[in-house]
Amino acid sequence: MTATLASVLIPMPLPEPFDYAVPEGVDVEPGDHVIVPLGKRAASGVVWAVKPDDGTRKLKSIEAVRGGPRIEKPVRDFIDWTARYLVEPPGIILRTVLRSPAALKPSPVETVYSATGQTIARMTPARKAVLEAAEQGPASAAELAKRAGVSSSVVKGLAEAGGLRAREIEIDPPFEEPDPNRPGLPLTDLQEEASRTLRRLVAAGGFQSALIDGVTGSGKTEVYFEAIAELLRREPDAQILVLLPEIALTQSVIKRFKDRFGVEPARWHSGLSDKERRRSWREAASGRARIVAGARSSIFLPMPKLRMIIVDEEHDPTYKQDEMLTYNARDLAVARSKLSGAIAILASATPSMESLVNAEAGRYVHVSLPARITGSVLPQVELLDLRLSPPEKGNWLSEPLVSAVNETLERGEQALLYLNRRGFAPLVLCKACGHKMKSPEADRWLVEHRYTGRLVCHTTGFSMPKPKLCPECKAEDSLIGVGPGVERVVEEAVRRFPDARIEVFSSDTAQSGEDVRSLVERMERGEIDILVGTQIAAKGHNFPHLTLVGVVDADLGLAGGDLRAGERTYQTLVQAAGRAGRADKPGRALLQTWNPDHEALKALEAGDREAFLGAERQMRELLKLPPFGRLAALIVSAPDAALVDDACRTIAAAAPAGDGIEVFGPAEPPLGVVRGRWRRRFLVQADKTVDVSAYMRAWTARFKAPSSVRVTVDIEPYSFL
DNA sequence: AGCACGCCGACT
DNA sequence: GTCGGCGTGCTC
Repeated sequence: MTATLASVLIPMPLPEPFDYAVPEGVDVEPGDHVIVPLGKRAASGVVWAVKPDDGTRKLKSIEAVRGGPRIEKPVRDFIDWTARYLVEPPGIILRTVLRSPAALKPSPVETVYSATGQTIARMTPARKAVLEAAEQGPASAAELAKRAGVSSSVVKGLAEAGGLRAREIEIDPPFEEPDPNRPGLPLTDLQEEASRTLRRLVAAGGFQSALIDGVTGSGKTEVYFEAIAELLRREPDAQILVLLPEIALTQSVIKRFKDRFGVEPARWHSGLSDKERRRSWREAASGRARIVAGARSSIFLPMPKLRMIIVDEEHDPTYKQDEMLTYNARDLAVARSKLSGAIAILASATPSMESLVNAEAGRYVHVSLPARITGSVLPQVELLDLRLSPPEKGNWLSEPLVSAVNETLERGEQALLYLNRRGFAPLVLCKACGHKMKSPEADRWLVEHRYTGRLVCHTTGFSMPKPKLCPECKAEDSLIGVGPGVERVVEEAVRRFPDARIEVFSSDTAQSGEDVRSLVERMERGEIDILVGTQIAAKGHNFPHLTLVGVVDADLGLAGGDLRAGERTYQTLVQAAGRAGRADKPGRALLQTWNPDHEALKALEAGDREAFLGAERQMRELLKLPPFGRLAALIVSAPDAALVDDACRTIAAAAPAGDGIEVFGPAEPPLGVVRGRWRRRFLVQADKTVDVSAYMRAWTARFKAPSSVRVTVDIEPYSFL
């Protein structure tokens, strides 16, 4: 009898799986959930490997094997790969995979009663009523009693007398099976051609990546629905993961799934209740849920039969998570597809440079969808030169924009005023002495928020009531807000369009995912005439009555140091403009600008994506930026400035030399102080062929920071200046 | 992540 | 004289 040991990965920041003896008579396989002793306590973990025990080390034994869906090989491989890629201990990745309250406990049950049809010796009116109520279907004792208008003791008594049968059912029922053969919406020739390409990929089987590059409204969703349908026809127990930006997980998107497949998909996002979360996780992990639609964190759901991952709006910056664990769900999706032998489909109207270059190089199958469906054309984009028609003093909407909004309202259609700036005014200064109100802990202006009457630092979160006196010259009531934020645009809109129903969207007014979803749904139902908003504009919603988009300040973001700013501005404006005129109504997008000669704006007006991309590409190539080079950041933070600077000296000295690798920094990042912690950032810029994760692992292994100093690695950071 | 060990301040 | 602060290190 050869003894065996099991390597067990524990969902904690330990450097590697720990080895345990497998007790005789116990049978474990990789992927099983086990309880193991760890120090003085017991910990739950997952068997990572089983191998012969040569007995050279005295090992503790596995305490118990517990239930729960086995973590299959492709998922374990994904955890290992992700840990190496993100430079994190594998246990941290396992922890995010397992994160669901009560994920591993058996599903709770409920007792329901149904009629047996037996004749009951003592039939009373109350018992008769209960039996009649039971004809409507099995229900809990409380529910039956309520239907019959009696107390639940009657139900219990009747069950004992043999008139009702008790049965335990799982409270978390499986999701219904989607039907791939329901007719979808009729496809245009272009959609048909695109979906044929994807169906061929499905038929070929195995890992493949594709980029659906289609203008807003071109019907990308219907095209990937056909790919899902084809997969389910060929492989009825395959699982499909659809990643959507959190904000897009609205009822209308879910309804499109329901229309096509007859059932709603399982859902996964931050707004789920504990019960919904438990159900979705279990059904996904057990392999029963066929289609899961989720936000970025759903890339970590341990779906055992995953055959396809779709990343809708793949360019969306919200796929990049920066808290807790730093990752880009889009990049992980492609890696995971490869490890699962699945198909990765990225879709966007404004694909990222990374994806476009991958498509060009033949690594992704490039599926183009140039035209809009339902005959509506792309909105006409016009630049409003503010030098020619400046808004009146104290106003931010120019005359041409105001008349366009009025015309839209007269037709009973909706308008969107887009300004990506929270608050009332981005700067508060003293009109007596010129003093600018600044954040005490960062070199940032304080933003006036009129709804709360406070001045807020958007970087550190510092806030104070708006003072009556200027702190510099003590002049009274001299502090005035300068420049527009959404709150000020709302104020102006209310004044200019007194009869319109106006709503504001920003992260200050819509705090939760639920708030956002409800706002989007009211917009869809036409209960809002003018939406004044920040981000919501640039996401893939289908607002059929929205025909005018006014971009209050198209110059925002063109300036500034972020090297991705150009791309992001272009994407945002294309997406915002693309909101206008779906369905059968033509749309208009008006962009207010002081720089109508700027390249990105000219490209937008001309509808010339190639011109914009060409310039952007050249810049990235020249500077060896992604995807023509690789980036990584090392972020060091500590509770005080001296401590960070001290640690940075040690860390800088530990940086290994490497061919094709340059290390810059430490520099103070844009968010220099966050929640009382001082931050510094190193930037690593490497040739495309360099394994930056390996470099970062080597670097972080070469120094030991004190416990008060936190060091995190960000692979392919999004903002890095 | 937990949990223990360990070495310096204010207390029944 | 002890109780307890949380910095450091370890867990197969």
